[in-house]
Amino acid sequence: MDIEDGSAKLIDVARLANCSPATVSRVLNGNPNVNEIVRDRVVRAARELGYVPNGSARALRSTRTRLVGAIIPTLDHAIYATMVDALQARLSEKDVSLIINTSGYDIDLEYEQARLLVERGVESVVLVGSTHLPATLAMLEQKRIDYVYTYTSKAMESGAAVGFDNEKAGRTAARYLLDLGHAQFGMIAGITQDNDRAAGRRDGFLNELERSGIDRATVTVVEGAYRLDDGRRCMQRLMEEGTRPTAVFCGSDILAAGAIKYCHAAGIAVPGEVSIVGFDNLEIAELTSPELTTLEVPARDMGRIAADYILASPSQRLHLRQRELAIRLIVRESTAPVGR
Amino acid sequence: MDIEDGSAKLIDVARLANCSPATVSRVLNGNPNVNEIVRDRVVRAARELGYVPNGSARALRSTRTRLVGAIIPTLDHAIYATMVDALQARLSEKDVSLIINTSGYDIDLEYEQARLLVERGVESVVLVGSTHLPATLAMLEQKRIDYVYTYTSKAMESGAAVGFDNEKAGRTAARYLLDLGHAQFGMIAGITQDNDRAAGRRDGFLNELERSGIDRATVTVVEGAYRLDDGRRCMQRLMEEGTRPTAVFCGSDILAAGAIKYCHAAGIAVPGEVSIVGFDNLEIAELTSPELTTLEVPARDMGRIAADYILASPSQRLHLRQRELAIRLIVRESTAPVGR
DNA sequence: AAAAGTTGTGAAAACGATTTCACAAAGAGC
DNA sequence: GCTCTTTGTGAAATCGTTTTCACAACTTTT
Repeated sequence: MDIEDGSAKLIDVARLANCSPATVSRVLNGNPNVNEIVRDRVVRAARELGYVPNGSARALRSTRTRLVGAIIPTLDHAIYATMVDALQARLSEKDVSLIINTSGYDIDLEYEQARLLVERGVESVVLVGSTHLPATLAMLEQKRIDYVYTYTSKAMESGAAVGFDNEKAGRTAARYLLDLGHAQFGMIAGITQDNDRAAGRRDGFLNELERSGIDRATVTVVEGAYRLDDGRRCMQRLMEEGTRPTAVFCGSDILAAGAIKYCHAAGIAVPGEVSIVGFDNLEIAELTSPELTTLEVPARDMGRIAADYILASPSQRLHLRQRELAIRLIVRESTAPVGR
Repeated sequence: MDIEDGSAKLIDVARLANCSPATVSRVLNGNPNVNEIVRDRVVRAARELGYVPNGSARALRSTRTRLVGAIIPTLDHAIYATMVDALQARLSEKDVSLIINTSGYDIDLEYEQARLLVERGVESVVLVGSTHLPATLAMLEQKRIDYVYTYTSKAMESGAAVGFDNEKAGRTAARYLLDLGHAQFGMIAGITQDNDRAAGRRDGFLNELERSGIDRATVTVVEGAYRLDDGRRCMQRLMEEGTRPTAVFCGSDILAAGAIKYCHAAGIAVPGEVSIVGFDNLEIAELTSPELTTLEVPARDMGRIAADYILASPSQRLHLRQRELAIRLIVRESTAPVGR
């Protein structure tokens, strides 16, 4: 019976299988140079004892933890939760475990969490965006832990990146609205402090408008947290202050959904009086009325591809260091030609 | 400078601080019996070398990993992502790291993941629901790893539970709809196989109806995965087969949102012709038109309280072993008295 | 002033695996 | 039949901490 008191150790398996600990280790690690008969005895003994290796001992001796860390802003936003879901799923296929930490968009907290991850011996770290404390990256580099940026495709000296170009995405939104004939714009951006993605989208949007002769000063930009009521509040400000925009680009579907709700409550027709474009293409984009036109962020792909990079051998990695994924515009019902 | 090649080890700190490794260890672990002057030298030396302890070695010797595992069905559903977010936030306040695994509602896969977690040396495991392979629980018990059930409050011999009574929640939905005068019911349940929560809600709903004289045979129950289009599809079946229900209870807000979308497309008035009740009170419940009446699941509280249990000392735990949280009915616009 | 605690410290063992090295036995090449 | 690999195995060292034990130097009690 395996009602052992202290859990069985490798040496117990060795004893039962009548061989040395070294041999047991070899069997457990798939070393081919073990006689089949012995191998079988070991496997049987391990099963009988309900043996589970001690990961700490293994990690200590072999210097391989098969542990990966991820530091994301929050899991409360589907765009990150989905990425992590895909990341974890892929990693666990190869028996790599994922430690996850949320920073709440705070890069100082992120540093502390990175430190803890280093202490735990993670072999790679997945980060979101490219805004980080220099100390964070320095620490990772000093400990030879490689890291992957996600949600950004910005080039960098070290580390890998799998994501998309936020600036280009912002330009795409602008281009689309310009092509619909709009000339009066507003934007509800995410909080841009310490957030390169939110800032990139805003800048891309404004740059493209400017390139088409729209005076930057005429486009009001307000910032809100990624919450429904912030979207509502921000939309109210946009519609009540100065000249009303006929097209509004939101840095997130959540903000856009809030904006639509505000319009609904205030009796402003969408897209009749104002067109609204979101960002992310979350499930909620299909639930608003009208359904939301938005830019699709490949969250699941990012997670999977980041995992592939992490699992790749050093030589394979060279090809994978930078991966820009496409952003697709999903046209639904919340946008229309101006003054239709 | 700390451009050390191999990372500094505890013994290097000891050398630099001119003391023994034992003393360094004492300082690092806050042992009070260390002279202040020496303590200071150690702290300074550690900082200078950029010393980060080796968690594996520490764990191996001390038999404490400060690691917790969670196995949840998916992160792609806000109800779980939010719980994990709260769980992680609370754990990390105490420098406890969380390894997360998704099982995709597959209890065999869950077993494999539990095994890996045991190997990693997690000190506690957070599970969802009460349906698990006996082998999974046996393994955890044998290794003296305590576990916490979430999303359920069912009593069990061992382990703790923080959650709510799904059966009672189902009865609450039934009661509410009965009180509105409805007499013809339908239900869109989640997949009930290996899912005690989905089954519990369904059973509670049916039991309460029966108690009020509704023949079980007259209420059609269809099952769908927690996806918008399954909600749509299920609602269609409900409305096209046999006698139409005037009230439908959905096992999840996602299913309910899909159901509402179907009605919208099919020209069925909600709540005019059919009342719809959801479950979870996700953010999307405010986005449907009409807004969704639903039962609020305290996802965030569950995560936080589960963490509190895990962080509690064995003596404190006794009081915390079973915690039933309240389920609130949130009345919005998708329900109305029958034949209003 | 002797006995009985405190404090502060270091030497060495221990945690449970993997890895290196050595070596025997068996098969291959001449 | 004799060397040269190849194959299979075990003894012992090792990974980087924490912990136990011993002990010296002071305090406090009696």
